[in-house]
Amino acid sequence: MLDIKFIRENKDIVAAGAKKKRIEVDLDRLVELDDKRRELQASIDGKRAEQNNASIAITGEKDPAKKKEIIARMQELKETLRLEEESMQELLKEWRSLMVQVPNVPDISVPEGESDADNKEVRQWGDIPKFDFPVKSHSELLLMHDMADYERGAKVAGFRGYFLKNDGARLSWALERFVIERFMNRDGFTPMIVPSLVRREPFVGTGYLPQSEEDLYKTQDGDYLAGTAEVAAMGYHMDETLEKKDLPLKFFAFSPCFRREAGSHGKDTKGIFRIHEFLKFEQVVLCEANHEESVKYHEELTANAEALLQELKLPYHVVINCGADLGLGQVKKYDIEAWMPSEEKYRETHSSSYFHDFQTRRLNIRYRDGETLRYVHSLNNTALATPRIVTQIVENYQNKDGSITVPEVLRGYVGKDTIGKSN
RNA sequence: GGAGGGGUGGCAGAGAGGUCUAAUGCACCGCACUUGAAAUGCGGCGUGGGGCAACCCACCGUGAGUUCGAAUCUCACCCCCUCCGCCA
Repeated sequence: MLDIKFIRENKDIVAAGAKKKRIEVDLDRLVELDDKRRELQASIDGKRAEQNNASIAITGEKDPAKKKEIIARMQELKETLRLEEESMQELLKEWRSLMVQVPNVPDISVPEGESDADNKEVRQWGDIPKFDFPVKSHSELLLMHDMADYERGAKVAGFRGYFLKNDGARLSWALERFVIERFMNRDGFTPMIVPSLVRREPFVGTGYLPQSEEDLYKTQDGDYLAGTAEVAAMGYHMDETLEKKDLPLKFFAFSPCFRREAGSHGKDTKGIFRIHEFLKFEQVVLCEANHEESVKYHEELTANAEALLQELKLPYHVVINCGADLGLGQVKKYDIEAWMPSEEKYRETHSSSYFHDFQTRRLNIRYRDGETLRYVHSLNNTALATPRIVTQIVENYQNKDGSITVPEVLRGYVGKDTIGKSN
C-alpha cells in the first residue's frame, strides 16, 4: 500500500511505475474518489461536531420544551448523517479496492520488460560444467538411486506429490543442517520457526492477498497455508511500534511452504523442481526507513545466498528482474538461478527483494525515530529451499556412471562421498 | 468439544447511558528546590485525519444495532485466561 498523499502528489511517478510493472490501475478514478472522500469526511465531521455540542447542551437543559426542540433537531441531523455515512461506506469500498491495487514504484535500475525472459543478468559465478556423456535429469537420477518416489507420491498426495527416501532424504536433511549451521554463526539473525497456517491479515499485509487468492490453499476456517515463511515472519511485529535502536531486525525463518501452482499446471511436471509442499529457510529484514538502508540490506541478503551456492560449488547467475516480473509491492528484485544441466539453463533457487514501506504500511509496523513515527522498511530473500536445490546438486554433480558426487560441504551430514557407487 | 471469566492509553487500573475532553497510580519528559542525587512540588505526556491557525473529527478487541446521545445496553465475530473432555 502506498500513502494516498504520496499518490496524490506523485501521480505521474506512480503511473509510470505501474506501467513499468505492466499493471493496470485507474489513478484518475482513485484521486477523484479521494477528493469526494475528503469532502464527505469534512461534512460528516461538521455534523458530528454539532451532534456532540447538542449532546452537551441537552445535559444541562432543564426546560422540557427546549429539550424537545433539541431532540427534534438532532433526529433530523441523525438522518442526514446516516445517509452521508452510507455513501461514505460505499465510496470507501471502491477507494480501498483501488488502493490495494496500486503497485509500489520500481527502482530506476529495474529494466523494462514483458516477462521473465527480459530479466537482465548482472553477474555470473562458477563454470558451467561440461559433460562428455549424455546428462540425466534430476528426475531420472533420483529415481535411479531410489532417492525419490513420484508414483507413490501421486498415489498418496496427488499431482506433484513426492516421497524423498534414502539418500534423497539424507541429502535434503544435509542441506537443512548446512544452512542452519551457516546462519547460526552469522550475527544478527534471530532463528525462528514460524507458522505456515496463517490468518488472512498477514497475507494482505505482505501483499499476497487479495491478488493471489488462487495460489493459496485455504482451510475451512478461513485461514491460509503460507507459500513462504515471509508471511508469518512479517506478521510477527504487525500492529507494533518498534524502537529505532532495535533496528535492523533480521530473521532466519523456517517453515513448511505450500503452493497451489495454479497458473503453472503444465510446467515442470517431472521431478521435484515445482511441488506443492516444501521446506524453506527465509531471510527477512526490517530496517530503518531510508532507501540506502534498504539497498544495503538487499545486497547483504543477496550476498548471503550467493555465499551458500558458492560453498556448494553450484554455478549460478544473478538476474535483476524486469518490471513485469516484479510483484505488486516489490521495488527491486534479484533472482538467483543455479545451472540446470539437463535443461541447459539457469533455474531459480533464490529470490531477493525489497519493498520500502509497502508491506509495513499494510501491516502497521512502525518505529519511533525521535519525535516521529515511521513505517519500517522490509526485505526478504530465500536462504535455502529444499528439496528444490537438490535438483541442481544431483545434476551438476552427476558422473558418467550415474553416480553422484556429494558436495564437499555436505559430506559430513550425508555420511558419504558419493551416491550410487557400490563401494 | 463443554462450562465460566475477561479484553480500557507504554504498564497497572477505575468508569456500568449524558461535563469521558477517560479518574488514579507507575513509567517517561521538562522546570523548580538541591553541591549532585533521591524525595517533593508544578507542568507535560497516545494514534490517525482535516485546518494557515484557534480548533474540529475519529479511535476503550473487531463489526453491526438500539438511542437525541454508547467505553457503558443488544447481537455476531476475534483473541486471552480458568476448569472439564479429547489428544501429539
